[in-house]
Amino acid sequence: MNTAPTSAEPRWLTDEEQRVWRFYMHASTLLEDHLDRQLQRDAGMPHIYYGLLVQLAEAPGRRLRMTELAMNAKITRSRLSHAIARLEKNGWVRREDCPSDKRGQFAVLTDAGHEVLSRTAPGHVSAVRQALFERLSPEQQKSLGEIMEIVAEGLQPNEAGADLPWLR
Amino acid sequence: MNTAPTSAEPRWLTDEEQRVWRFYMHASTLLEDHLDRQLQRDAGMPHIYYGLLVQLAEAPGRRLRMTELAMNAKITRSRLSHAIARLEKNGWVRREDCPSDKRGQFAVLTDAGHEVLSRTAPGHVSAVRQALFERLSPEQQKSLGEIMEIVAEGLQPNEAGADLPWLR
DNA sequence: GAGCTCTCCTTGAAAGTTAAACAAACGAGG
DNA sequence: CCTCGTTTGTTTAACTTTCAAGGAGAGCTC
Repeated sequence: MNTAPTSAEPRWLTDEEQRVWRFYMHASTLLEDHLDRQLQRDAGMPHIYYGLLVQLAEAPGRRLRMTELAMNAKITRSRLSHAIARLEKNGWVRREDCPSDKRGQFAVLTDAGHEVLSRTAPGHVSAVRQALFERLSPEQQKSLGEIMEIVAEGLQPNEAGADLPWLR
Repeated sequence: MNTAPTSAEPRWLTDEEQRVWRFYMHASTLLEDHLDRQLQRDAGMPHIYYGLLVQLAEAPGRRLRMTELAMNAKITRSRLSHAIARLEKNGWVRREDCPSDKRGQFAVLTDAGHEVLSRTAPGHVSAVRQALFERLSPEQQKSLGEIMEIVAEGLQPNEAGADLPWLR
């Protein structure tokens, strides 16, 4: 039971589209849960916090301005403030004032933070590998990359009138 | 049955795999945020709550046992308890005792709940369409479906020794 | 340099999620 | 019956995220 794309009618998804959508929702939910659980267990933090540490580790001087980090991680500055506060409490990140702009703050990865990363990264990589790459053919991996690139691009905040989740 | 992730050398991701993984994380984050925002604005609830109503609407008698609903939605029973409590407060769902099992509860979609769904479904479908299907070729859609099916299957709790997120 | 606006980031409260513990009911043996 | 282990669903507290508001510095204009 599904309607053909007639005019002015609320165009539903075709059966096949619905199938794809359900598989997508299903898989992305399971995958995120799986990785969250894995990292909570092995590293003592949720996936997104881990991602913040990774960003910092890769940044020059192991530091980033708050806004830049928020943009990279695709989260609001508010959320980042709370997150960094928690990571600071864990001793994995420290804040530093920006000399050139007194409003600014750097989030800096500490040695302890770096240590946690290098200790837990292999397990995390392995989890990603097992859940995703080991199950897909090279063609499928390539295809997935292309597809997700398109989707991401379409949701970027540079579109006219688009919303700016992480800058509001 | 462990697939021997133990004491494996930290095999990193190739550059290409890393590219794919980043696009995936990036896109799935943006998409989920986008839909959450859309539904919060138009329907007054987060994406997952909307999904619960959809499940109920499709179920025979517009009702499901709590555990079954939790499994369908891939969430824990605990989370479902909280969610249904909220939806009940909104008047969109009501609880009913199960006659055959006194421990059991049904979540039942109310008329108000059904009304919210039919009012907001077109906008949601349109958002999904715009963000995903309109941007992908038929081949890409097909490919995405196959890929996500594989990934989902790999994370299902029927694997020996796998974790059972929604049953723990 | 006074006034205005914008940007950077934080804060506190409300909403949502998680993990662990729990009571009640089932049900398979004994 | 009765005990043991399981299933069902809820609850509590800790934690994370969101939302709305705000302080404080930067920057611009007159």
